[in-house]
Amino acid sequence: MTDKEKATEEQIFDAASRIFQENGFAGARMQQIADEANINKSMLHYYYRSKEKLFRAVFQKQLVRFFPTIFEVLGSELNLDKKIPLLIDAYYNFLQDNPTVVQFIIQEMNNNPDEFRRFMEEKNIHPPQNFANQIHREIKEGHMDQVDPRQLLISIIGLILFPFIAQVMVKTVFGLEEKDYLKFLKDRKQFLTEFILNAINYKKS
Amino acid sequence: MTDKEKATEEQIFDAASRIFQENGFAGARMQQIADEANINKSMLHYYYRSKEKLFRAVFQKQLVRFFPTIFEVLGSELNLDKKIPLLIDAYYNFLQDNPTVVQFIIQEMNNNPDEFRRFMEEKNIHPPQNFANQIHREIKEGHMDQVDPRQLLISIIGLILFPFIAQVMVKTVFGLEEKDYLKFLKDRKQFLTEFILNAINYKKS
DNA sequence: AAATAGTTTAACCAGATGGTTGAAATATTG
DNA sequence: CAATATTTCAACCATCTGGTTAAACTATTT
Repeated sequence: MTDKEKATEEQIFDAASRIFQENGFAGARMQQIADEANINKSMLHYYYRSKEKLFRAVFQKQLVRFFPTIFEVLGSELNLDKKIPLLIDAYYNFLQDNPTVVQFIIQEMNNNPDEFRRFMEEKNIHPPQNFANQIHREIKEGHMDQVDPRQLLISIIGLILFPFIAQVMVKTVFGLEEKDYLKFLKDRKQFLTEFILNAINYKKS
Repeated sequence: MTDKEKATEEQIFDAASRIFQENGFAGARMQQIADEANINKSMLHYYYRSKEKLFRAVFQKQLVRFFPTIFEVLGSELNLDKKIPLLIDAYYNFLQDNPTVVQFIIQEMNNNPDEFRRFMEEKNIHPPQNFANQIHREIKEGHMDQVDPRQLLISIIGLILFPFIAQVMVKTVFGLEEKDYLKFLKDRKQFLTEFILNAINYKKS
């Protein structure tokens, strides 16, 4: 009964994803995960030998969902005025469905810098050199001001991610209910493209 | 012996700050804090009745150091082209001395949204309405494009904080050693003002 | 200097936590 | 369908964790 098997293992994995994301590694309890998955605690150890291994499985899966996407779009051949809205769109769609995943990744990335490093090496995920080249090309072609591609990259990603990372701050400081916050995010999609392209003085070719 | 008393209590508080910032609430151990402070574990309970109360003391102190500063500068009467470099400067100075504090605040803010809300109410810290007014004024005066002040605010803060929040990501993706990372931060101070003022098409008055 | 109050410590405790075990239930195979 | 392998479970265990206690030590007051 491979179906049932998969079901159980998946159930555990999904439950673990939720619990780890909510509480981080240290805050999560194995019993809590078992309850969430509606199974006995020893099943966790049967399928994933330890808390750490279960956590790693979850963490890696999220990393895989998170980084390749960003770098794929970033490395594409589109000009910036096309690429940026695409990137924003891709990320907002993903993040609105997984609003806690950024916090989780960043938190655990900082707690396990070495594992993150290993992950990036193993999966052969490189900083998109294409992106830097493209920026230099577009600068030469007179589309935009001279900027350090790394500074630009971090700025773009920061602008996209920050409202998700600081969700509680945004809501609290502006006094937003959930639906107001969602509206804020939706508005931001429009806002960001213009903001970024202006910032580098981008001229359409 | 009030000096010694204060010394012990302070020692505990400082040790707790370090340990909580490194490990978060759930990841921190009372014994670890006691060791870090070079005192017996029961002293922790003598001065601060429980882990939670000790944590709250630390968390609140960091919130007090963090938010009023930002809002003070934001609420000042300077025009944006003066205010933004000032804000960046104030924050970079603070953050470079306390590089883990942002992660800590954001993480625990998300874990205890209610406590954060209570804090903002108790300390009477409001979203700087001045800031919104100022933006609207400067728009009317033709200094800059039409933008939503809230989007702008979140963008500015995000641009400043993100490299600290995602420290490990920045270092790993760009392959930076500590000193390269510090250089990156230093460069960013210069980069950001121009980036932001361009983004809103700011014209000096 | 005796009495009082405040500070520090070692030893201890109950409950929680990650993890184990061995047997029962279920599915797979010959 | 009997033998074998896999899956599930309740009960259990060693360790760790936050927290307590009672006694020793130190400082302050009278």
